[in-house]
Amino acid sequence: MSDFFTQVYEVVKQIPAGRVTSYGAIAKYLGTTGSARMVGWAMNAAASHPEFVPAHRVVNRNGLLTGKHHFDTPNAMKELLEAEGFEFDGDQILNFKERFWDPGKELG
DNA sequence: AAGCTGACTATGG
DNA sequence: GCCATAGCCAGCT
Repeated sequence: MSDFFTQVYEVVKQIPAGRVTSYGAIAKYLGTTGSARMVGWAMNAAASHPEFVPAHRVVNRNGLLTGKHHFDTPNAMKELLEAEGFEFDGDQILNFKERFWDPGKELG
């Protein structure tokens, strides 16, 4: 397991409930700007991570639940977010801009 | 071993 | 504002 995955998990675990961030934001925070795909891949690997990683709080830059199909059920991601107070238009998070949590800004 | 794939994003037409 | 292209790079076939 590379440090990259671990770092991604550490950041994701810092995301407060009711907030979301994007793959790109995490990638940028870790200094791997442009490798947003790797963050997504890390989320895929997060399923086998011993600790809980709120992967549902990580969406694409548009606030769209592109990763929903990687959860147990296609609806799991949306339900988890709705439980945290999010509202949706289909798979699109409403008020995404207000809900956005930037690790580079929040963590320094 | 070589090529394809993908939970992304930025850019240009 | 939508579609096509191009970087990105680790894992899988």
